[in-house]
Amino acid sequence: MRLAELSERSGVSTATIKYYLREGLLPPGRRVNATTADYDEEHLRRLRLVRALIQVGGIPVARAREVLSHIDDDSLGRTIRLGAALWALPQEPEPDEDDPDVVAAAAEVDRLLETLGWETSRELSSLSPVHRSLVVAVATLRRLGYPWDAELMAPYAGLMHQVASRQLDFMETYDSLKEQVEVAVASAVLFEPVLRALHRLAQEEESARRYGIE
Amino acid sequence: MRLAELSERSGVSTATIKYYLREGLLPPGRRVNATTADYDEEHLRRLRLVRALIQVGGIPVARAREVLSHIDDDSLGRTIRLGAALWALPQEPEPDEDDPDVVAAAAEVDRLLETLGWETSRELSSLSPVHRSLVVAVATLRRLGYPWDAELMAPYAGLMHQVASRQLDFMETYDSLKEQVEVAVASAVLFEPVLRALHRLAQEEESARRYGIE
DNA sequence: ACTCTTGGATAGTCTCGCTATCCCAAGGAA
DNA sequence: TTCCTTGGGATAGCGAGACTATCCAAGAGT
Repeated sequence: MRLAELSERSGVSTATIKYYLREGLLPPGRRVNATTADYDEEHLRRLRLVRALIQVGGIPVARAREVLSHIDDDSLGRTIRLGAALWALPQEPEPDEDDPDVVAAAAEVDRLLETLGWETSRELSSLSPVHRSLVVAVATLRRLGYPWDAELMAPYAGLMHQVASRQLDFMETYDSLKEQVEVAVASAVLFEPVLRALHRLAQEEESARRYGIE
Repeated sequence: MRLAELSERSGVSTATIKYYLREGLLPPGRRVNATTADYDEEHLRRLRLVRALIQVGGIPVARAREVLSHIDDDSLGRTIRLGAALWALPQEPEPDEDDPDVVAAAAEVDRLLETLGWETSRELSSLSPVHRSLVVAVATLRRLGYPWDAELMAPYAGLMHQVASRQLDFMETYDSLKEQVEVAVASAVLFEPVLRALHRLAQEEESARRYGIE
């Protein structure tokens, strides 16, 4: 199919598709001649994923490119490739190591990982952006006066572990490693809005049950 | 304290504080005379909350103002006030009612709520922005080919319900309604990064356990 | 009295995600 | 062939959002 058809089937304007091509989010089509390129179903699929990452997930374009490059890179093993794709997602600013709240938060997070027996995460803690964003978030809560410590977080971590397990089960229903990594990314980025919405819905529901509508 | 001190203690530049004052995110200080205003601990606390909403939660300034106005409005009942604050948070674009994926997603979400017995949420479904964002997220997943239906979501919803219950328990440890609403907002906005990070950490950990580091 | 700081107002800056325009080469119809 | 439309590449511009830098007048500090 040509650019115009790709645009029509995806609902994304040709100008925007050209922009994504320029930015390397979408591989170029097969050039038929100097003025025509041919796109296939794979392009359409990729374009939908890109839109989902950017629009629903709110990932910046530059970061989406990195994430996608890890999905495409089939030279790595499963854990590394999956990790690389997930590590490319958040990118919060470096926490200030001198801030006492950050220090306290880092200690609590480490204690949490120890309690849970998550040794792998603990070993990678100085490297992982995910770990860093957890520290930043906990430090912020503490700064606001909420006493988030390992004991308070452990049950949530247990619940999220159950969630993650389910998702990996789901991921394993796909055959190719590329699809699996894509599923993992889609889970991380698109499933989080679902979880967030479920969380808030549950909060509304439970609040109405406890206190009525008043 | 004066503006400069507020800036120093919060780590936010005076220019930015002035900007927040202008935008109504921060109530003006008590004017001592034509050139001096006095700020107190409450201002500092509010400023920290504002920063948390905007920086950690990624809430746009205009929306943060709405949310804060609900925290301050003590003319409403608990559920309404809490709901109003939470409803002001997401604001995703209206889903396209003609899109078959959206229709299917809405049907699945309704079926989910029915299964769970979340009648309140079901009744409010046409109004609640939270409900809408759930539909949008599920529709996006379906569009990408992931078969998200009520059965698949139910266990997650159960888990998130447990999370929400815990948070309301925590909220109840605070005395004043204003503090409780603030806790709820902080939970919704700041706790979500914590959950997200825990989720991804769990994914890393479980992935390493299942597949090794390779 | 003289400088320094404060708070308020205004306009500018920077980033990001597009989007509109221009241009040229094919390809099709006359 | 000639003209006219269309697709694709390159470039510049736009609009929103979150600050940020500058200016100014009125007190405060010494």
